[in-house]
Amino acid sequence: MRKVAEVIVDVPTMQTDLPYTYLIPDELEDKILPGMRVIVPFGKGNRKIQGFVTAINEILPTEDLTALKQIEAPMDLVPVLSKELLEMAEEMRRTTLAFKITCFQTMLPNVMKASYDKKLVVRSDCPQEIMDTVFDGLAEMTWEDAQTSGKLPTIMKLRQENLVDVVYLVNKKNRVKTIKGFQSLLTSQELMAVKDSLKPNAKQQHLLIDVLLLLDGSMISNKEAQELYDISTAVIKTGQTKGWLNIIEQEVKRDPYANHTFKQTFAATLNSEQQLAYEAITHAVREQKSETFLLEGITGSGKTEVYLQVIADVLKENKTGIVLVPEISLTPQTVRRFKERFGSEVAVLHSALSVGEKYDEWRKIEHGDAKVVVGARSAIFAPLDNLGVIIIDEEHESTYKQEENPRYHARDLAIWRANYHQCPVVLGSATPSLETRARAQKKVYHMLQLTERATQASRLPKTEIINMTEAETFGKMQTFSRHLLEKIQLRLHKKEQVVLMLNRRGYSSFVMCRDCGFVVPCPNCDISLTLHMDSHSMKCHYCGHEEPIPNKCPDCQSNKIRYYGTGTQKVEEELTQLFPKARILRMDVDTTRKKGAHERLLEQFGQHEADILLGTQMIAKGLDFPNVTLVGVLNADTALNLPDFRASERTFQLLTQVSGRAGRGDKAGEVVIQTFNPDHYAIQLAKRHDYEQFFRYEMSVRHEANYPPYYFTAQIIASHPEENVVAKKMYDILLGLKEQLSAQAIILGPTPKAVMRVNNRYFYQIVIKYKAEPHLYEYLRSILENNQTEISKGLKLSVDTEPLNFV
DNA sequence: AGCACGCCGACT
DNA sequence: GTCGGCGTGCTC
Repeated sequence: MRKVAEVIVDVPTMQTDLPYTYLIPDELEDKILPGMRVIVPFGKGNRKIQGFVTAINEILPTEDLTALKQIEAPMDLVPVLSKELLEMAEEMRRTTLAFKITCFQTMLPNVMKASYDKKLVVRSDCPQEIMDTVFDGLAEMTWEDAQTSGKLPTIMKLRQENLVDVVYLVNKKNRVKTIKGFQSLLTSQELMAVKDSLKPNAKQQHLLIDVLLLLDGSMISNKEAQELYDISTAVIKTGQTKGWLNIIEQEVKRDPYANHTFKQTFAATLNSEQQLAYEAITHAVREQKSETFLLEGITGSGKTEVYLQVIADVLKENKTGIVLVPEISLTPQTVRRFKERFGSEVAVLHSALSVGEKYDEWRKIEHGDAKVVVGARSAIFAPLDNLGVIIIDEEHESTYKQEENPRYHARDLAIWRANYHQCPVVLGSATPSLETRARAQKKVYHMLQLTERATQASRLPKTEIINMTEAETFGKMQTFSRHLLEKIQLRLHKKEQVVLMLNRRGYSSFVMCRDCGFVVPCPNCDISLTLHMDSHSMKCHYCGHEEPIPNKCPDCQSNKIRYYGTGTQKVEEELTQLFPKARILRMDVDTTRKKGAHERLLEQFGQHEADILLGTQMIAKGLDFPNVTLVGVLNADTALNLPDFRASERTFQLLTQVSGRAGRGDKAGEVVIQTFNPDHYAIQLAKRHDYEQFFRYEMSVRHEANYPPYYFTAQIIASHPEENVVAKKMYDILLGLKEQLSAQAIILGPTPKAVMRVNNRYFYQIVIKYKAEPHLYEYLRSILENNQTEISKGLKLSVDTEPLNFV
C-alpha cells in the first residue's frame, strides 16, 4: 500500500488548474500532509516547481505507478493551510473563477510564494578542457551568468551531448529572522584560569573573557557585544574553537509595534442600544449560531466599543476573532484601540508592513500567540482556529472586494468562515451597502441599530448645500463659492481647523488650448492626459505614459494653452493665493505614496501644524480631530455622473462620511457642500443625514432598473489590440449566453468600456443581470476554457462575478 | 509558464 | 543541404 498526494502546481493557467497525482517517496511517507507546500518535478524537462498538497490517498499495489512522478521534497514541516482554508480555497475558485493556485497564494503571506532559479552543472564525464574554456574551471554556473556572458547557446549544445545538466531550484523566501549570540561554557573559575594562561598581547581574547565573566553565564547577542564592548565576530569565533563559549542562534519575531507602549483600557459602560447589540451578538457566540448581524450606527454612536466588548467575551470563551477594517482606516489610532484593550493578543495585518513583518504576524497567529486579528481585506485568511466572531467595520467599503484575481469579496468569505465555525458575523456601518441593508430588511441578517451619539458631542453638524450654477465663485475654475470662502476665513480667524474634500473620481485636471479646444490625449489610451505639477509633466492615469507639458498648442501652434479642471495641486495653489497666511496640508495619492506618509500627514494636522487639510476621498475615512469645525466638499457631484448604477450610493456614503468629520469635539461642526446638482436626492438626503429615506428611495430606483439587490450581476470583460477581434468575440459569447440563460436573465452589451482603448488594447464588456441561474458559474468557466487558443493569441478575457465597478 | 516537438526561410 | 525561427500542445 503506497501513498500518493494530490498536488496543485504553481502554473497559473486554465489547463493546469487541476490536482496532479504524485507518488510519496517511502522516506517521506508520514511527513507529507494536506496543506503543505512541496517541490515537485513538472513537465518534460522535469523542472522543479512549488505545489500545494490538497489530499493524501492510498493506492493499491496493483495500480500502475510507472506513470507517476515522485514528490521531490517538502517545503514545510507543518501544513501552512488548514483543512478549513483548503476548503475555502475551493469555494473561492468556484465563485471567482480564479485558478486554485492563485487562491492559495492569496491566502498566504507573500514570502510563501516560491521564486525559481536555474543553474548549469558540469557532469563528471565532461572533458577537463571544456570545463576550463566554458566554465572557467568551475563546476557550475548560474543560468543568468550564462545568458549575460553569451555562453548559453554553447552550453545548451553541451547539454544535448549530455555533458552538462540543467538543475532547477525552488527558492523558499520565508526565512525566519534570527539573531546570533553566545554564552559562556565555562564557570567563573575556569574563565579566570584561562585568562591567566593567555599571553598578555592577546588583548581581544582578554576582553572576551572579561565580558564572559561579566555576563555570568547569561547570553549576549553578537550585535550587543560589538556595540557595548567592541568585541568582533572574529574573536567570538576564536572563543568558540577554544571551547570557551557556545554560539547560539535565536529566532526573533519582528514586532512592528515594538516601539509603542499601550496602556490598558477597560470596558466603558454601554448605553441601552449598545447593550442590546452586545447581548444579541454574544448570545450568538455562546450558542454557536452562524448568524450575520448588521450593526447600523451613525458616526460616533460607539460601534467600536461594542466590537471591543464582544471580542472580550469571545476571548473569555477561549475563542478567537477577526476584525476587518478598510486599509485606509488601519491607522495607529485604530490599532491602538485594540492593543490597549487586548495587549499582545492582537496581531495586525497591514499592507504597510514589510513582507517579513507580515510573515511574522502570520506565524504569531498560526502558533496561537495572537487570538485577535485586526487587518485589511486579506486578514479574512488569518490562520485562526476556533473562531468566535468576525467583525467587518465600514461594511459598505468597496476595498473589501479585491480588484484583481481572485476577485473575492471579504464579506462573502467572512460569512463562509462563520458558517464553518458556527459563529456570528458583525457587519458595521453608518451607511450600509444596499445589498446588506436589504438582507437585513428581509431578516436574512439580524439588524441592530445605534441611533444615539455615544460621546458628549451629540449634535450632528449643520449642513448647507451651495448651488454652484448660481453661486458667486472664485478661482479660475470656480472652485470656491463666496459663501465657503467666508466660512474658511472665519475658522482661520478663530484658529479652528478646516477639512476640504475634492472629489476626484472621474475628474482631473487637463490641458486645453483656448483657441482651438485641443486637449492633449494619451497616445495609447482614449483619454486625456492629466497635469502633474510636482513632476512638471502630463501623465496618463491608465497606462502611465508621461510627456512634458506643451507650451504651444501641438495642433494650432497657439500659445493660449491653459489648464482646466481641478486637481488637488491646483486647488492648493488657489488656496495659497486666497489665504496667504494659512498653513495648508495636501493629502492625495501623490503626497501619500511613501510608506507612512499618510499617517505622518494626519499626525501633523492633529497637532494643529496646519489650518487646512485638503484632500481626496481618503480624508473622509475615520479621522477624528476635535478642532475641525468646518468641512467643505468642493465638488460633490463629479462621481454622480458616472455611468455606474452605484454612483448615487457612493456619493451619499461619501458625503455622509465626510460630514461626520465636522464637530467631533465640543465645538459645533458645519458642513458646506458645493454642487451643480443641488436637487439630487443623494445630496439632499446626505444633507439631512437621512439614511432611511435614502435607502428607500434608492431601492425603488434599483427595482425600477432591475439592478442589485434585486438582481445578481456578472461582468465579462475582453480586450485585444484589434477592435474587431474583441467585438466579434464578444458577440460570439453573447450568442452562447442567450442560449444558455433563462428568459429572466437580462444581458447588457457587448458595449465598449467607457475608456475603450487602454495601453493600445480595446476593451468591451457584457453585463449579465439575473435572479437565479444555477449553472451560470459553470458556464462562465466554460467560456474561459473554450477560448484558450484565442487567449494564447493575445485575447484577454476576464469574468467578475458581482462586480462593484462598472466603469 | 516553459519546454519539446515540428515544420518553413537564409546561411556554412 | 542544415541551423534556427517561433507556432502548437502538454505537463501527474
